[in-house]
Amino acid sequence: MKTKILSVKGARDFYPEQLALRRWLYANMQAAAQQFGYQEYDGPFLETLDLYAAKSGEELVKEQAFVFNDRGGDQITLRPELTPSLARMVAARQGQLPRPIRWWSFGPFWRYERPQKGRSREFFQWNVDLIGAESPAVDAELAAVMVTFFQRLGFTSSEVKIQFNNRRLMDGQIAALGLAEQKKSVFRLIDRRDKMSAEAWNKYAADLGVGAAQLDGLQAMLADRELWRKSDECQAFLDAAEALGIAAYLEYDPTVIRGLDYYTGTVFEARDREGEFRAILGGGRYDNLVGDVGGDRLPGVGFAMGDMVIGLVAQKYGKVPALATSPTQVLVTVFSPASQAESLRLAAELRAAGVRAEWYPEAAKLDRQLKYADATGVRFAAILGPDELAQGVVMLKDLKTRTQAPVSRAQLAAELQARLG
RNA sequence: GUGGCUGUAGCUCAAUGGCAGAGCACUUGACUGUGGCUCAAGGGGUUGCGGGUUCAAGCCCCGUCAGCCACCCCA
Repeated sequence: MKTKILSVKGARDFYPEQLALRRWLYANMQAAAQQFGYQEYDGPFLETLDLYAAKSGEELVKEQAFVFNDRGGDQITLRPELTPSLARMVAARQGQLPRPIRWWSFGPFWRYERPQKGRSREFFQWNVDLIGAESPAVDAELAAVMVTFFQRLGFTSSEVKIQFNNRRLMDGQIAALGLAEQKKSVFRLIDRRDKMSAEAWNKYAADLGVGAAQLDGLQAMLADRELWRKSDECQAFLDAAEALGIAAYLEYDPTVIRGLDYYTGTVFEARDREGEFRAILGGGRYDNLVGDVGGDRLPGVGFAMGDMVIGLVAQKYGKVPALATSPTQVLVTVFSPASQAESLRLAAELRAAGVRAEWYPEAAKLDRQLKYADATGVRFAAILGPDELAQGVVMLKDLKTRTQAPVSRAQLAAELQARLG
């Protein structure tokens, strides 16, 4: 029996069709980020475990990171997220980088999880960050970058939403309930509000040491859709969002808390309005992260969008256009072994004139050659047989309109350019 | 890490414990130089892998691997 080498669990093959989708997402991410003046950068795929140790979520590092010892015995991590690398890079050149820093990136990340819908072990992530400015208006700008991206894909505010909350606001509320000591566990508790039954959630709260009165207060708080009014930052954030023209996409949600430990202020997460898919993106403000990796305190805000969920949502909502996988503009057919050289010459002429030309590498039946062009989505075929050669022309066939006409060989490239627009 | 479902042709899936099939795709022809339709013929399988029960296993049992889905966590 043939041995079949399997791919690594949770790693995806990108056939041209899938790569076309990824590149389409990338092009729109690039366009949205650049429209706001963000510069592209990237960090290393390998980092030391120390970088993540105290900064990200505990589970993210301990349970989900790919960690291995290198030959020198150091603990190396395949990056599970980019923000710590960003903070490290900024801290390393803190004195030289002009601020504010507006940077974006798109690349691969790894997390050791059970693959399922919208989640794999190797995935791509778009990161957009602004470092060196503290105003809530800056948080609104990040939301505007998200909205610009959504709009480029064709999503309206009735199809996707950006939910936001504020960690400082929640800190204050939790402290007022006398729960400041258990802040981390209470955040986790809030995060699970929608995922558990009321009884299970109440029991979970009691196990954390939340008293009956405190639990009532917590529930009232989580039901309060107007809670944001108690936060100057939220007010300023919404005012700026209004000015940026993106308010329709925003929705305040007191249960949005985000899992990562380093968030300090605004947090956001985007979802499809029907709530069918997991979060499209997540992010927030992290004012202490640069300081935590050895720099001076420098405020920052950013978000990350994985490639899988947005791909699923875009397909579900019919936003993905027909994406060409073949770059070929014209297929040059080969009639017989004797005329092959002439077909090669014609293809070379077309390429020299700037036309992307492909030839059929054997003198198969024309039927087969056209079927190939059809299957790969090539629009034009240049048919070169004995009749055409005798008359110094090429039969130019448009597979889309199913029409054909002889074109003089000298004018073929120009004719193609004109028809291709 | 926990739980559920599913593994049969390239793809999507049938088959009461009793001869492994269909549709699509592919090849050839109808059509000697023309792709979307039609018709005909044809090729293609250790039923994921290993063991067990049985006269007989794709089907039942055990194990294992893989995929999908949910939980956990998160993009």
